[in-house]
Amino acid sequence: MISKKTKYALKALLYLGRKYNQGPVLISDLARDERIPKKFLELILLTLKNNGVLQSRKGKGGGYYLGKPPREISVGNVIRILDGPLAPVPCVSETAYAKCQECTDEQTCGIRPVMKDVRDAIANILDKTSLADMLEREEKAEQQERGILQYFI
Amino acid sequence: MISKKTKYALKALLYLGRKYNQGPVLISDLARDERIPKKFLELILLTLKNNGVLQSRKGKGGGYYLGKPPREISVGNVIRILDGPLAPVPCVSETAYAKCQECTDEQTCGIRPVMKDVRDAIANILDKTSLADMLEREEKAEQQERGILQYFI
DNA sequence: TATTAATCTATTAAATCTATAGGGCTGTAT
DNA sequence: ATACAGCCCTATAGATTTAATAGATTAATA
Repeated sequence: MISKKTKYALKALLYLGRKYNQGPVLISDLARDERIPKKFLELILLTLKNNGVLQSRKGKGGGYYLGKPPREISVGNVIRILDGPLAPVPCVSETAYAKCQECTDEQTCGIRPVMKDVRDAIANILDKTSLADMLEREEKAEQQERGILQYFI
Repeated sequence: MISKKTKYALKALLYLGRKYNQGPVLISDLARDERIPKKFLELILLTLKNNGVLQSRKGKGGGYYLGKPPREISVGNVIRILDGPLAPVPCVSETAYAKCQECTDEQTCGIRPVMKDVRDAIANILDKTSLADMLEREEKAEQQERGILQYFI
């Protein structure tokens, strides 16, 4: 399960993605509109900024905005920044390998190759899906909803 | 990341799988050989038994053993029993659906379809991989290690 | 320089995970 | 009958993670 923190981050990024190239967005506005605890959101946005996903400006007219185009922000990257490695066990992580403490012999472990497959499958999806992809899907779904609504009127 | 509990469970099952059709195994032996805290292991085995994965016999000559052939025990089932649903968000779980609390509109959520893909990819692997598969992989890896050893002698 | 809004440091509250300890009960084999 | 070994319950507790809050500081702008 992904954490609330990461879900908040993704929602915030979608929000900022919708306002891409429209200037900085206030933390307060974002927190209000997406119903995210403001102080908690502060930490999240800061972390994203420190990892190059967001940029910010202080003072009047300041706020947060995407550090790069939505197409270049991958979901995998965001999750890794906030929740850590995607791999179900540390010994198969590509970005943050570590030995499993319970493991005696990594070479002959039967669990490892399965988890490796899982990691690859997850990474394959999340690293290839961008913020832009999610925004497109949202838009399509909204159009469909409006279409259905029209149909009933 | 999967929990220590689940890793212990998988290790225990591999152990019992190696002794399949050789009679019950004592908790104490399993705990010693696989270096799992005994009381903790007790809880794990009991849970697996209550979910039909294991069977047990009391008294002298008793112990735990697989409740069905290794081929019929899937990794996915074991993980679900001990760690809960495989899905990264509750709203895409097939076995334990629940609404995401932060979510306002499931229909237009851009995060959901991505997570649905991830869930399906994970489930596809874990539900199709059995204890037997893991045992085979272990055996092959061990044979290979022995082969390399031979080569050096 | 006053205001604005992000940044930084610290702390708290709650939940979950991991593990340990003890003991009475139940069923099984000898 | 007796010893054995799992069953089941309660309780405890440390560690870690998650979620959230509070207050002081820094930087930018008008």
